[in-house]
Amino acid sequence: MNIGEVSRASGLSAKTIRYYEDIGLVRPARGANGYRDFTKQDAHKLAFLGRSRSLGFTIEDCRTLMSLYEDRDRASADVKALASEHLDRIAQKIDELQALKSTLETLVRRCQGDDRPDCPILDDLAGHEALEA
Amino acid sequence: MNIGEVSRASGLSAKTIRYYEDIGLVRPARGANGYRDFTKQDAHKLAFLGRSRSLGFTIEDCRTLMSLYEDRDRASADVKALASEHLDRIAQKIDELQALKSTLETLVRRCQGDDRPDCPILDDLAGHEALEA
DNA sequence: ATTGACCTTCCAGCGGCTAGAAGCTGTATA
DNA sequence: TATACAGCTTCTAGCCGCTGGAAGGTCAAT
Repeated sequence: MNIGEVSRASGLSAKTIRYYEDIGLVRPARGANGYRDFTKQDAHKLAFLGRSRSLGFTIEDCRTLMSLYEDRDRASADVKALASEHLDRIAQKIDELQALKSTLETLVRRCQGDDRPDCPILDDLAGHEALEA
Repeated sequence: MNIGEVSRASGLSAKTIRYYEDIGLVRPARGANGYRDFTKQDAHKLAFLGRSRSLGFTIEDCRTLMSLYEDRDRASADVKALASEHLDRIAQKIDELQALKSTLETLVRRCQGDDRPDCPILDDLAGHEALEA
């Protein structure tokens, strides 16, 4: 299986797959012509990585998840802990963004948005804070 | 005003302030000893930048906001448009993260998290999807 | 004279790719 | 057989917004 095929199969770009080889996430064999030759296991691994990344796990998380996945004797608690930590980080990020959002909403709401220069948004950024309701 | 003082005043690290000079966001004068010499305007500018960044605006957004701030004839509509676009991006990011969050919550909930190897999280990542309720 | 805090510049690295150059290989068609 | 063109290879460099560290100059106090 060439890189193009496994790229289509996994949804990852060829560039990304080469990068994953570079950092040791996958180790495809090589054909006589120097081309990478991926097995079905490789393709499966890459799909696993793609799904893990799309859930927002870092590459290092993915490395751990992969090794847990390949360890027949793993404890599911390890996986759950990793996923829970990740979940906490996401929840925290959401909170931060929501705080940002409401600040910005207030600012945007208070700005006339016309052709005159008065602008509460800039006033706030400049530190002339007057930010209630 | 040396960089340390303006750093304390603005809440930005000295490294960050030097970086901002590098990319042309601020242009402090220099003393005879080669030290940067910041005016109050510079300090104010840096505080403006710090607040803009803390609201999640990109450096390029900040550059635009700064120039709008310094333009006495600006239209507040320009500022509002920039802030609104930024708001939309944040809202979209929140939506994405919330989707992630609920997927992860489902997975984590379904995982026993004990010392046995059965793990719905890994099953899902591996593509054995069975993700309802 | 020496300490120690502060300042300078420069180079490298973070994460996770992505873009592009330069060149080889494989296949289909004229 | 020539040629076109897709697809593969490696390599370097860039994205964002800093941050860390090295090597060294400066300043104030002891």
